Amino acid sequence: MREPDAEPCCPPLTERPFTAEEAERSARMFKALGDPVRLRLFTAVASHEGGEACVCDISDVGVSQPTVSHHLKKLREAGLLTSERRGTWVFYRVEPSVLAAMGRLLRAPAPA
Amino acid sequence: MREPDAEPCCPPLTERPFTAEEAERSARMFKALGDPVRLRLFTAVASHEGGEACVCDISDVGVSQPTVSHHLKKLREAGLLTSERRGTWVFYRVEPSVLAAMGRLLRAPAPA
DNA sequence: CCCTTGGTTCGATAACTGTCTATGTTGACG
DNA sequence: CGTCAACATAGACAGTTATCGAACCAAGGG
Repeated sequence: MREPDAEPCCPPLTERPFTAEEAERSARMFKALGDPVRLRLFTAVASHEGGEACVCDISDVGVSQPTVSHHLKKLREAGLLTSERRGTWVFYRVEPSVLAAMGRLLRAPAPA
Repeated sequence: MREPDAEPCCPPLTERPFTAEEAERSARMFKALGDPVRLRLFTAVASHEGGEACVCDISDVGVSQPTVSHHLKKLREAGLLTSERRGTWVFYRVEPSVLAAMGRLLRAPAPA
């Protein structure tokens, strides 16, 4: 009843070869995290108190402020973060289903 | 006693903001998997019988042979795959420590 | 109102990346 | 040797991306 994007997406990486479509979908997530600046922003949001952070809390990653905004947009477009304006500030939080999906992707096979 | 690269690398994504160096290292892995073709190649190797596959087993991903070779090289350089020549064929297998490292990265926090 | 502060959007640019064709290289087999 | 099959490397090119400064938009105070 939610968004159609809430599906499990893909089996574990080690289960079987991905189809083109599965690969396309999963690659988007990996690609979004495949940049050092974005990874720092993501971990900053994910580990911030209350599960959310305003941009001003996490902007200290060594690039200009427009660049921070650009990367946050990419993370939003990849479905990893959501944003909400509250008064003067904009708060970002991790999309909850995402970590579950990634965990599923990396679930190890039978350990022997 | 093994390679110095066998370190845990990084804490879970949700534990604390990554340092620049941690982000750099982890992003390399994510970036390598952030391409649909590479993801198909990786899953094909990871799921192949015996834990390894010759290039000829996995080359059917819709791009030319040199392109396959190029992507396999990227996966090797990222430390995700290793290769070994045996006679005419070259076999690729998943670097075992990698899945463990990725699993650690995505370990969920306390679920409440 | 105007100004300040927090963020986003725009436009430009340099760097990187995925893809191809063409060419090498390596090993097996007559 | 010569040839063939399996992969890799080299070089070229188009498309994408990370970055910046400048301009813009939104919300609160004076």
